[in-house]
Amino acid sequence: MGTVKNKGNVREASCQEELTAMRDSIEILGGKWKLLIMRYLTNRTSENNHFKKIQREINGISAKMLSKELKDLELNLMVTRTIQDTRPVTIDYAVTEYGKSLIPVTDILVQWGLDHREKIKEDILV
Amino acid sequence: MGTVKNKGNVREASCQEELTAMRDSIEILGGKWKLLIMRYLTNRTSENNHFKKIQREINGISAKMLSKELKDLELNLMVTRTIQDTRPVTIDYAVTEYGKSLIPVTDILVQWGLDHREKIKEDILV
DNA sequence: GTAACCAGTTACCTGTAGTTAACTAATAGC
DNA sequence: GCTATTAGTTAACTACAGGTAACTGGTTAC
Repeated sequence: MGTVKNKGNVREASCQEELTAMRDSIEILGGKWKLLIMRYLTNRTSENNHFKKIQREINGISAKMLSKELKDLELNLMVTRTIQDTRPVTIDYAVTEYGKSLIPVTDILVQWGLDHREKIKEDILV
Repeated sequence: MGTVKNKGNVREASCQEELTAMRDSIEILGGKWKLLIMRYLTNRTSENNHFKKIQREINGISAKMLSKELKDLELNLMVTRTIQDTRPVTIDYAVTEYGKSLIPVTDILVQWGLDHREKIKEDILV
């Protein structure tokens, strides 16, 4: 970006780019709920996922937050919102093709969470 | 866990476990700075990383936040803190062996951030 | 003695993420 | 008419993440 300091070398430059990329990710995916919602929806692609069902199964999320997060995710083209012709009306939320790009992300966070819990157990025993 | 509802099947149960694991990850790694710090330190394992240097190179972080986040990371056994015998005294921060378990996590967040930026560009052009 | 470097700490403040609870509006069943 | 379901919205609040700026305490160099 523009002028480069003399002491800047390739590794430093690429490091800054990496950090910038990660800032982007954190900004878009950060917070308590977005990745949980995305994970839930990708685990349920074969089913109809309507609002109340999602709220019931993602423990602790309020209607307000779910509504807000789903809007954000829709704006970022991660999920689609479709009105179902049922009575009472239900709204189906589904992961988009682009939303599936988050599968590796949530995969690794799930795995890290599981591993971390194991690690804590071991630390206590030893 | 304990009692399992009748309608609960294996997929649903494992989904809840996945979500719990991801909640753990988000709780420990969440926020604006922790993963950035970890990424920075893993990219600089061959060098001495003292406080001011980290603050200079992670753009925008305040001394207060850096201090707090480093403490948290140390408590979670992700980084070590060693006093260097220099004048003036410097404190070296380094990623632990366990802290390296975050490399795949930050790798994928860096990659997703880069890809997302590309995707946005394409969307604008089309 | 004063300016500059290091590694923080402290106090004060703000913005926003997130919570709770009440409410709208539509439909269906009893 | 009453209750229950759906999908949210709105208001009022809280708590904490994070920002800003001044300050400590030690060392070196001029």
